[in-house]
Amino acid sequence: MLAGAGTGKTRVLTTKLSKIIRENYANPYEILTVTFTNKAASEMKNRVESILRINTAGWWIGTFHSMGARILRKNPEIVGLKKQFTIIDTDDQLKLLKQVLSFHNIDDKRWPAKNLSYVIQRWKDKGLNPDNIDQHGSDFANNKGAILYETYQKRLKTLNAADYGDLLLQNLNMFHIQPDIKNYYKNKFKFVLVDEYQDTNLCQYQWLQNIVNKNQNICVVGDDDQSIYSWRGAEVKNIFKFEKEYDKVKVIKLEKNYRSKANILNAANFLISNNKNRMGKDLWTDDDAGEKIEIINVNNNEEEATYISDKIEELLSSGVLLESFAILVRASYQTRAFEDRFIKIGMPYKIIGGTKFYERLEIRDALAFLRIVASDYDDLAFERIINVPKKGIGEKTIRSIEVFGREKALSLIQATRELVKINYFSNKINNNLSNFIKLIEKWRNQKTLNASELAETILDESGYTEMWQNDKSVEAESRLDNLKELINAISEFDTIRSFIEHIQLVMDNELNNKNNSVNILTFHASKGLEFENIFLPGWEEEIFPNKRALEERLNEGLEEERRLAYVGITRAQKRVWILHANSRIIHGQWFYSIPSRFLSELPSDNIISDGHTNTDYFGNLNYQNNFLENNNTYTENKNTMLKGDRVFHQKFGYGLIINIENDNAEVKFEKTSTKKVKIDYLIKDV
DNA sequence: CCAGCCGGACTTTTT
DNA sequence: GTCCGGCTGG
Repeated sequence: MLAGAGTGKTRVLTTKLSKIIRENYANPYEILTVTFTNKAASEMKNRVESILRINTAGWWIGTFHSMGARILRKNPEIVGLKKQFTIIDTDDQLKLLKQVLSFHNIDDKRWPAKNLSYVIQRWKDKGLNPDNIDQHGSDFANNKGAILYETYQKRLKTLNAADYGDLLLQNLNMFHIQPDIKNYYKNKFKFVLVDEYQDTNLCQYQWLQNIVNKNQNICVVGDDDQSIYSWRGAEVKNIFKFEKEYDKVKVIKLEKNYRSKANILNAANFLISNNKNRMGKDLWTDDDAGEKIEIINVNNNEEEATYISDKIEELLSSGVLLESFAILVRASYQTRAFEDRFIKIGMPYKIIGGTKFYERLEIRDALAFLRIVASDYDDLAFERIINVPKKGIGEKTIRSIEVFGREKALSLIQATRELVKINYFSNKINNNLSNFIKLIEKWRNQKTLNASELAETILDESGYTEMWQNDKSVEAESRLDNLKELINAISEFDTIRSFIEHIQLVMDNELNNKNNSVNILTFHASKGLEFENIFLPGWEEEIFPNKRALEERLNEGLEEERRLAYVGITRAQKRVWILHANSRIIHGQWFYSIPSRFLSELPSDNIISDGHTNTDYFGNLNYQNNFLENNNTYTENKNTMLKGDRVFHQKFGYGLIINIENDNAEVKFEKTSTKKVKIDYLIKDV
């Protein structure tokens, strides 16, 4: 099903699912429904529950990852994991990779762990194991990528852990090693339903291939124009491949939009038609034209925030609700200016998808305590909290535990136990370690407390709660609140173990539900959501389209940025304001900006501008061709600029370059004074 | 061992 | 503007 924005695809999926059950084509346990986010999955469940009026607990509705985890948990030994394996998050993954790098004597300054994690994740996205990587394809640290990947996987195995990518990749391995298991699921699932199909990566594609039965009852819903996740391995071509992969494929296009006013929809259609690489689809609506999209030019990012808050206040007084507003930004650092402004004027707001609850320092610490109680093998958790609160156990002590552990093939906590027995360390350290081990033992063996009481006890007896109580900093109080919130969350579970398993997959911040506030979110986070009124600030070259996206993938990058613009505009039901500033502070530095090329791609019939926006730049001087289409990079463009050149700048007009340093040129403009501007914004006058 | 200081990096982000 | 990692001196 090719379903455009706002055409009701979730509704189609849930209705189909309900129909299958209601008309007895299959029972609930014979249907697999996969989504990408927990949010989408729970939305799906809620809707089905309200249609059928039955509880969906235990059904196979969930994210790719949670379904993968569920399958993997049944037979982890096939891929070398024990039951109760832990799922590690990005932070732990990074720590592990750093260890791997230092093990192979690779300088992590030159070859950062972060880059390696990216490389490995892309391999996993493609369904590749270490032995599938050809030596020359492992373009990391002089072709050491494959060997590093292999070490990393071995480490994961000894830690009895899987990263997110493994949840699916190990399923593929499992299916390969024991086809019986694959066939079990093939027979089990009579229907497979997939949401947001354009976001699937190769691994997920193959996973589906393995699971779909001979009747090929698979229904996928997607929109190529909303594919915005290529940077994490999504491949739109999976849509095209689908038609070849399965026989008797029926393609259904949903093109009637039920969300947006005609002006908004037309603008979005027009903009996206600039993309060459698309299947082509034209959304229509029988709704009225509505207001035109307003293009607003402001001086700087502070004025941008002020303009938006003023506009919101103005509309509030005419009865529009706070939660009907959303501000969509390209990058998360842009949210700051709005937060500052909203705090200043006391306007309630919420950031959707900001720092996640479970990523906070105090929560990760607390979880490490719980993890070490739940597992004797969780070295990462052990390392994290062995010296929290501070008890004089540093680098050196941990290293010697590690060395001993490696020799005897023991986990850190097991090694510590042995070393404490023989009084290996100084008295002070020995006592501290031994006390900690005894505490863990005590927590593990207790029989009377329920999960949340136990968690509370652990945090108290370990001294962790006290540590924050004694902390006089501003954050300490909110950290304590968060810890209480965590205990509260645990009370819904029977055991610490089941809680840990749950949160490893659901890292969402469910606490951020407050209504009656303005929504601030990134374009990416906005997918699947809708709002009456939408502000789109920061439509300036380099911010949007994002500079690095273009540098990395040239035209493909540009098209994905354009799809982001499309997603952003189509979130709106009634009104859209697009803003661009002449200059702004980014990372503490002032930059002059020129309007985004996307502004010049909006149809003039559907927009209204304050007259200060000059997008001629792109039309007249063919700016895009200048540094994109002939495979010219920014760097090459820079080289063509020399001292003494006569140049044109979109904002300041003509001038002469009097000095060049790095990315900036000092230009004596004819109409104004001498200014420093970015070379990328200059066009040579020829 | 640890607190405090400084220098560099910083797109998007789900699981 | 802010966070994180590395270095240094007590």
